[in-house]
Amino acid sequence: MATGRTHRPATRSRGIPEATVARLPLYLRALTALSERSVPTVSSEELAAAAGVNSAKLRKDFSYLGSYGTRGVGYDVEYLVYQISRELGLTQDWPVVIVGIGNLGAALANYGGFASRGFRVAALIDADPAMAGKPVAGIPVQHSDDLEKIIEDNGVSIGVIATPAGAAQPVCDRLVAAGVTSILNFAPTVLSVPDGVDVRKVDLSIELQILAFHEQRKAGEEHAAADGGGPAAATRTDSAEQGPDGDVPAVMPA
Amino acid sequence: MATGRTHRPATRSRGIPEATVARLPLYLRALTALSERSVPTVSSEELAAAAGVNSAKLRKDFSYLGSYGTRGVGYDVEYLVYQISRELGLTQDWPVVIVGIGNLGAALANYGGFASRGFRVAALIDADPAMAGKPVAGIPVQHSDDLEKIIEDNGVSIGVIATPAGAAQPVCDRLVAAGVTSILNFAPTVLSVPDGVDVRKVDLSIELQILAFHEQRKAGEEHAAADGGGPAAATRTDSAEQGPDGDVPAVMPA
DNA sequence: ATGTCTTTGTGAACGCGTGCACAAAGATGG
DNA sequence: CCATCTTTGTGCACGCGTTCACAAAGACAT
Repeated sequence: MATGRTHRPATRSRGIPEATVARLPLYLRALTALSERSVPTVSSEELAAAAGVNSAKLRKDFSYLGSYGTRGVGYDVEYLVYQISRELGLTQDWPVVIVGIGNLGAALANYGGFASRGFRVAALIDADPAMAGKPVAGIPVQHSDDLEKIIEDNGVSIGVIATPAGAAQPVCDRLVAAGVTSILNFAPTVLSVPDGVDVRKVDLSIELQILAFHEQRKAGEEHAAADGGGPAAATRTDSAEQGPDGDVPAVMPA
Repeated sequence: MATGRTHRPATRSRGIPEATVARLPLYLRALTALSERSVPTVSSEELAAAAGVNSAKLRKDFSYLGSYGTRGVGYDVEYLVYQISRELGLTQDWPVVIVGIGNLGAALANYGGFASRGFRVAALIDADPAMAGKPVAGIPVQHSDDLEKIIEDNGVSIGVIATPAGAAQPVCDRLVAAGVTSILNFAPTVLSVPDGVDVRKVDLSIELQILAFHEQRKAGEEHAAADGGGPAAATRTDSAEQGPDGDVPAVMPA
């Protein structure tokens, strides 16, 4: 789900379907776990189970990258980790700036998943002068007056917006003007950007509303068909088959 | 966008496509803004622009809810706000618990978008005894020993998991056993749940990796076709057409 | 009451993504 | 060297979602 998903309609990036790209990080995470346990090879069936997807889907996804498997054996874990990392562009360093150091911005700054994947928090930026200089997650917050200079000096191309909704578009405009071409937006607003700039949106409020919809539906069915076992029965299913993808979710005031 | 996306394959909830459900909150937000400006009616074209979607798609989405528009005029803003709210189940109160009060959990607890949409933080739960009793966002943190009792006493059906990856599955199991049937998961793990339980995943790490992929592709094309205007040119596009869906995104250590 | 103009609601075509099912490839054992 | 068994890679069909394009519906003016 998330809100994000479905990038530029009908435009495969280098032949790799968007849906596949969105799953590669999932595979990578599962593979990394296997790698840490020193597992040498893995079958599509096993890896698919670990990632929570269909094995045929996984094989087709990998087929877009090339033929990295060995029939009768499976996939070489280390090799696959490298190939996917390379494909995702994680073998290089990506400096990232976070704009808006409120509760969420601070949480993101402290987020451990950055460094482990080639992402580096180059700077924290906030509009509040009182925040300037104060260290968050070991990094001193800088004032937004210097936004352009910070972007340029650090060669930042990925920006994270964690400001209130009202400030998001102006901040976005400044980021783009300064050279940022990818934006992860946590503010509950639709951002307008020029062609060539990618935006992904994370909106908690939307995710909760989608859950509420299904929750209400369940409650309704319970009354209608007052039989056939309660909701907390049945066999285990993999949750990864559910949450969209994508789509795309968030974490700021609505 | 994002990661989520695509719930229970091929199962329309009451005839409303999942993709439509995922957009309803988007429309609702745009409509709420119009309502606050006392705009009486809005055309599909205008509303679509505000929500960042295609107008035909919006009309088709609304057609699943019923015929709430007036030809030649448009849609009544207030009426539509009510209909969508009702459809999403936002006219009732949804008590929510947040488990794992780290940086992210605290950010979520302080999140303003809850109350405004019928969501109420019923409790904050953490495994650290040192956290117990300490107030976060005005709500005292409770120890996870009491998780089951808290769920039952408050009639909670929606749980938010903001724990480290390792604790997510056990916490999930306990939530489900206690009666929770919808889970918003911020931990970077694939959760296994019984049938009838909905899980949506928000994974920041995945979102960033998807951005990195496109960023790398842009950089590659720049070298290949060293012409045709830089990346920061062209006309403005609406970003909502991009971020998945769906897909589904996150905010915890990988 | 009639005509014009705006905007909805939807039929139909298209494209992407998914999953089945199987042939080809290679490992492994005798 | 051959047979067998495992697992990949993919052709194919199906279904959902998107978009176009237009007829029907209603407002509004005359």
